[in-house]
Amino acid sequence: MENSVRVRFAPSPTGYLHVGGARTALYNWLFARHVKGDFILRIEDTDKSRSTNEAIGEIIKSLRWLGLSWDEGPEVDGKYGPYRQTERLDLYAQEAKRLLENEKAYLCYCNPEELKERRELALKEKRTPKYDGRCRNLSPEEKIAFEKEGRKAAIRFNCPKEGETAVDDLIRGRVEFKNEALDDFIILRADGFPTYNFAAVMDDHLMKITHVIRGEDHLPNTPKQILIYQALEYEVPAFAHLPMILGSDKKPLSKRHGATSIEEFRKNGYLPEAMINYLVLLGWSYDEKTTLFSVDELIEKFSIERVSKNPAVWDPAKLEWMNGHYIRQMFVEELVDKVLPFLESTGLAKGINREWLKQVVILAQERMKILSEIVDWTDFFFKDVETEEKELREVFSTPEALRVLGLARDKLKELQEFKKAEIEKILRMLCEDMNLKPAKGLQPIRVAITGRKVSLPLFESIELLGKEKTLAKLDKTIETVKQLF
RNA sequence: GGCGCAUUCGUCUAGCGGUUAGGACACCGCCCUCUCAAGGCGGAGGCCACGGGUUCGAAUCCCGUAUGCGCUACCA
Repeated sequence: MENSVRVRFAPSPTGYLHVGGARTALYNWLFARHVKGDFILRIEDTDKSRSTNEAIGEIIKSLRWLGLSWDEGPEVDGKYGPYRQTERLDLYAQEAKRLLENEKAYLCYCNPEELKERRELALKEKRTPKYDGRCRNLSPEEKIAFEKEGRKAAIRFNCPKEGETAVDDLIRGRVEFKNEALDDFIILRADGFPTYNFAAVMDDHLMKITHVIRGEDHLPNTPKQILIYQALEYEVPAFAHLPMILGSDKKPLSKRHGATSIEEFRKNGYLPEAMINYLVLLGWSYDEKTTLFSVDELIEKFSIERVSKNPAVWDPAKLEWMNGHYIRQMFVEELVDKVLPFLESTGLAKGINREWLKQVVILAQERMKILSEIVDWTDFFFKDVETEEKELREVFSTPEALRVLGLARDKLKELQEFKKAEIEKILRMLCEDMNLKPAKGLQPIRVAITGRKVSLPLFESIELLGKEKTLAKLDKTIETVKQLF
């Protein structure tokens, strides 16, 4: 298809994929899938000092985990590659040269230190810091003199000094910028590496990108880029600038606000479905009431027109709730698979029986918000959980409590059918005999079995634990409590 | 400092000239119940940032102000 939509996600590989980047990728991906266009992944690694191969690997891993597949890019290829900017250096140099010849750009021999000095001076004198254009009209002699000094030239874009440049943003509408406020910014560094505004324009053009969907932080860059498009006589794509994601203090989201990378969320037991669903709602809505969407529904329903203009505050609680929702919705077999690595990583659940585990997972499923919580819910099956002394004293503050344990031990020992129904029957009867409400009478048993006041359903847990371990735990707790009082 | 963007319950948001300003998370209460969840029902929570206009009528349109954020790099 010749005129079909092509969008891209273009991260710079300086670290893990953050939730903000993930959302940008998601919106691009949904937009592309919705119209059956192409989604391209491009690596913007022109900052040598900050880019790493590890980061590229991490970003790819996170995108794959989220299920955001790309049609062209690293590990996929396509006919507009390479998809890594450091492998496209000659392309940038070639077009920069063309701009030079057309006098749309010029060589600048000022070095970074000098520029920094002048900028700081301007700031100190309350002037607008801006390149003074001193290299704009250098004579050949002056250039030779600079070269003799050993100076390397960068290439600056010769910005129009009057008129204005308008961005027709799909989300924000028309935004106008006065050209006089623009700087003659550098497009090619002295070392031959392009800068962002130049490389992005060239690649978007060469890769036939039709819609540039990116963070709002790029909105002020857009007039500069449009000017480059025009200077190079490229067709200008459509733009859409997404609102920022902030922390609860309205500051840019950072470590202080908790987990921010997709990888962290994966490790902590979040599901990709939940991440996608939560992320999509951070700046987009379908109607006045729907909050839960499957990926297929999103592909069907997503539209740029309904993206919000406002920055959004990251809310971990809502993500957790949503993750719990998707856990509850899962088939048990699948949940067992997902939960197994978390149990194995504790080293407690070696050689675990899958059918048995399935029964346990059924009990835990509606109680888990994140996968890693499986460990706290089920650890008592694998070891004796030490109960805090304070809690022991509280639960066993009356003599009946200890008597309940003794009786429960005796009754359970005699039980032939160690099944939930039988267990429940005799324990309830026990409570009744002692004139205790079940809520009260079962609590000491719960603590003895699970080590906690809050646990999975007791009778099922006892059955799954088995007679031997159950009796052992009861005995142990009886001893502990006796010593305590 | 200059330029730009934004401003509806604590949070995410619906709303696109006339609504009792709707939903979700979180919070509170009740029901269910062996604890905790889940689920069901209900509640509290918004003078729609502020001030001016326009209009019979403004959360919705316009202009200011304030606040927040972004850009202002040989970062992206």
